[in-house]
Amino acid sequence: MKFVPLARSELPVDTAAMARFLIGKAVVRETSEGVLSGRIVETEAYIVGDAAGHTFRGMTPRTRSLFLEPGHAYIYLNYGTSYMLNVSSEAAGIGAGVLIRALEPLEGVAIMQRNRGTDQLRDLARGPGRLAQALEIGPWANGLDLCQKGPLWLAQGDGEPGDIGQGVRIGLTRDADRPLRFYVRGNRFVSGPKSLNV
DNA sequence: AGTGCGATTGACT
DNA sequence: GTCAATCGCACTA
Repeated sequence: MKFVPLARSELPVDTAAMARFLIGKAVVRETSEGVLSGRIVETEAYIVGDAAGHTFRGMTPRTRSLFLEPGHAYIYLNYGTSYMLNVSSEAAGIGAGVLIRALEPLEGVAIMQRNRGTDQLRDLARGPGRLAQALEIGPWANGLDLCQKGPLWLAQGDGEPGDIGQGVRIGLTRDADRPLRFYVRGNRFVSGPKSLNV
């Protein structure tokens, strides 16, 4: 499959707009064993001033990559068990980002199945932790420029993203009512309860 | 230096 | 449907 990297200049400045923009784009992971890729079908925006965001109380050692120019990776471990892939947004010096929550697998399915320990296509990258495990994404990718070909990067999607739904974000205790989650309507690789995916 | 908790997942009733 | 696992980090003292 032929992928073209996203140009930083085409990324929307606004975080919520970026989250919507990324739907239908592709994540490309180049490993020594081959290329793994998937189509982004679900994202969440963590905007400026968001009590649920990791930058709410300013920059810390962990969150410094969220303050980079748009299009850089922010990776962190959640619940001690799952790594999360985020894309920094907003201008350099402003901390905000977009969580990539689910992919529709495109290439490298066999390797993803091995990484995930299951043959179920639907379970490979449905959910942020699963996605990271399937693509072998860890702390090594923190701060990486995703607008440039390399071990991990973002690419143009092929064709229209489809009908995009918008609703509340999943799993939050603070600022839980903001409609900052975006997903492809009717796509079976979207995570979350059915009631939220209408 | 100690402590509580979270943008989840998978196993189990 | 419920629930425990697991650990780096931010906050308190």
